[in-house]
Amino acid sequence: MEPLKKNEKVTLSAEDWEREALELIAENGVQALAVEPLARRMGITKGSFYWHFSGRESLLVKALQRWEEHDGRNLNRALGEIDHPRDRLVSFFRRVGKEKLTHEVYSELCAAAGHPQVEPVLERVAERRLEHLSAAFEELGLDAVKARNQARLTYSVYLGFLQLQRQHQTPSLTSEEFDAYIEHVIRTLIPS
Amino acid sequence: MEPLKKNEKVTLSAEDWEREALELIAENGVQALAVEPLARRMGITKGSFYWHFSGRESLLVKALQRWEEHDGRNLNRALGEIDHPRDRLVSFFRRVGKEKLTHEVYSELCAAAGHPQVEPVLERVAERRLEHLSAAFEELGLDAVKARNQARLTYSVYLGFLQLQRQHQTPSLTSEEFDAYIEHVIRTLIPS
DNA sequence: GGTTTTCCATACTCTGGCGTATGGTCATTG
DNA sequence: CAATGACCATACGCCAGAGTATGGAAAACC
Repeated sequence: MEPLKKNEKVTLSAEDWEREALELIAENGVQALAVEPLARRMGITKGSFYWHFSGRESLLVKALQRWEEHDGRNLNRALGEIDHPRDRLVSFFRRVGKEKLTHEVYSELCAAAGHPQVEPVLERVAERRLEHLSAAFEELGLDAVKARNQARLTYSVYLGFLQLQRQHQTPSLTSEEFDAYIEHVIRTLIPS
Repeated sequence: MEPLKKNEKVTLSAEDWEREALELIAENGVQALAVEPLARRMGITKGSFYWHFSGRESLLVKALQRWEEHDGRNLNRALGEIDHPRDRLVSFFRRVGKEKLTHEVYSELCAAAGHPQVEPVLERVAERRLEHLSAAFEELGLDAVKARNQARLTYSVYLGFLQLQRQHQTPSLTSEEFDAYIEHVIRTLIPS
């Protein structure tokens, strides 16, 4: 018996709605997350939605929670496996070309920073990442203040790159130009 | 005779609508630009709006045009007055604390990069600024490829800082921490 | 002085979306 | 077998906004 396709599933769960919500956010942004278009995309009516969720806002909150937990686990696993701080910093940049959905959601969340449910998530995620970066720079010998500044500078480069990507003004992630740029960034920001 | 206050003006011009549109975008983002709320803000009805503009989109286009021309003039004036390329690069960062409305509009335009009318404007503005930065780095002795990479890196730092500002995760523009960070950025990115 | 133009107000239709009330179907439980 | 629960569809009311049609007031023009 063939496995059920999405629109052939007997019933949907709250998790199905949350995952689809994240895909919609990745594609069209937070403001595009609306009950009726999401239901149409799921091939079902909003009656089902309102059975699982009290409203649009509670779906958004749960979807953001799911994304944040996934991102946190990935960060810990990806960087936790690397001993040398320099290698951790280098791999931070190399992650841009991986985990496409995570970055696309993050990019759209950045664009919606003024949204009351989105801002605290962005704050926690950025703070966690800045702490990771700051710790790595301190392990490389920078004092706490310089490490913090270098972490903010490094994270700004990452955010700026996401923004230029949204403006379609970055080289393709698989191109030599992109590789050259990443090498340039690494040489400029990470002490050898 | 006292000068007329805004809401006491005899009649409004298209320029009045365009300026108010930019202020609304700076405060609440591109998606908040809507005819009826803007009319209420102007203390008038949308009947006047539709006399001056064919629709919301034509207002947005005109407002973006006004902003882009203003930004281009400012960039040329501010950087055009400075001979030494290093000073031009330094002043690029110091501009962040000035021209509040220009930066606030730009920040919100960045957030709306997916919007069909906004994206080409962002592309032109970023390209113009990248060329300014690239030229300055070449004057400082970098070859064309390195200068371009360093320009992109430098501009990413600026965009990243705007994003962290929107997330309320930057120090105040008047604080010593901000000054220290700017000094750190200058030391790291601009050859002495 | 009458006509035209400029500017704006009012009332209306339409749309997309939020959320609720109600009822139907099928699976589960006792 | 009947009752209950899970899940969903349908119909409805409401809201905010886009845009249009129409008319009024005042200034400008001949």
